[in-house]
Amino acid sequence: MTDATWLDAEQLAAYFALKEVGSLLEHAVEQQLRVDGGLSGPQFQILARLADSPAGHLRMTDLADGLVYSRSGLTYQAAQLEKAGLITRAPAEDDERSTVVALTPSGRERLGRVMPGHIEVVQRLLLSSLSRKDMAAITEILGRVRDRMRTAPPRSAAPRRSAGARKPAV
Amino acid sequence: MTDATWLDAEQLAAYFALKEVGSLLEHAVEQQLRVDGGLSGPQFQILARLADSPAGHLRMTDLADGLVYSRSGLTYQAAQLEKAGLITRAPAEDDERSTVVALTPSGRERLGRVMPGHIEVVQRLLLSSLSRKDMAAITEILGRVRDRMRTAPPRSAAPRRSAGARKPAV
DNA sequence: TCAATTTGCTTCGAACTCGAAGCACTTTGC
DNA sequence: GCAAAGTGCTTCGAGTTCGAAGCAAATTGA
Repeated sequence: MTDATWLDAEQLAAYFALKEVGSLLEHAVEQQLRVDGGLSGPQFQILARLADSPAGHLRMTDLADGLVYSRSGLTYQAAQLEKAGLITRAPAEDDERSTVVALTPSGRERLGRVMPGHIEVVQRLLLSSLSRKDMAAITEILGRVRDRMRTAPPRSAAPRRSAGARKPAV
Repeated sequence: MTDATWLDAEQLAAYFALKEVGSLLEHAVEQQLRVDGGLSGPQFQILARLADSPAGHLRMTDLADGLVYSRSGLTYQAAQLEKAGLITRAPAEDDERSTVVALTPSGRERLGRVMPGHIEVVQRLLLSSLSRKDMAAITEILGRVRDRMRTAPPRSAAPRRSAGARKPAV
């Protein structure tokens, strides 16, 4: 499990299965969000996190954590959402640099409008294929992977530069 | 498993774990490809599929199948790769409409250059956290999901449009 | 045979993404 | 105190993405 020069068939199969399911699911979800509510994936994530937050509002930094994309992208999407009247942005009271983002009633309404379709897609594409046992297995295994990913060193100790170009293909 | 109005905690956990691992892995891989070989994810996929193909060349359509992004995106990336001298494009002999894409020696070299790092990242982030048993479980479960996704009806039998016309969108 | 349709790909414009640079506040160190 | 460093966010420019529209070759069918 520590030889890093090639991947055997079992490893490839697991890697590809994960990658493919992730991509297909993401694609389908984004499609649904756009059609049902005119929201992009990132926009939906922002609204969902706000709706989920106890206080009903978050700072930009809080939003950025846990979101995968860049800070500047977040600024852009927040601007779009504000323009659409789904969120408000205001400077924080305790720290003039911070921006506090809050859901508007309209934003909450929009979220409510897309949620049923969102759930339906996830149900149909993913969950309907999983038994409870499968779900538990996925959660346990991938949860473990996620935790290790989050604490992983950012790849610098491994220069790995050489002419040993092996075979093509993954 | 067929109630589509809400997701319980187990379902959410499985869904989020999958989503998160997929995102983190994709991100890390793209980072590595860019640093080690100046390739974007899509570009790498194109090169890898070409290297993998028996004849060493594919039509645009063949490339598009299995790739997640749009046809126009594929055209764009193929143009980039051609400009960089990593592939060639030529009209097909049997069908003037088709474009046949082939790997150049330079393209093959580039692919060989990024592969070790690619494998290293996948090993470190994903595979090192998985036992053989985990791999088998992932492959079996997600393989099943993937197959059902690919044959799933494209969500039209579920109108799910309450009443209002489609809102203007964000 | 030849219009109508289908197929394979590209072009187009608008939207989205990213990292780097910039700005304005806050904290730190002396 | 107050300069220097740090933090939170935005702006900027370049590159990438998408779907729709367009074009030309191939197929269908009357």
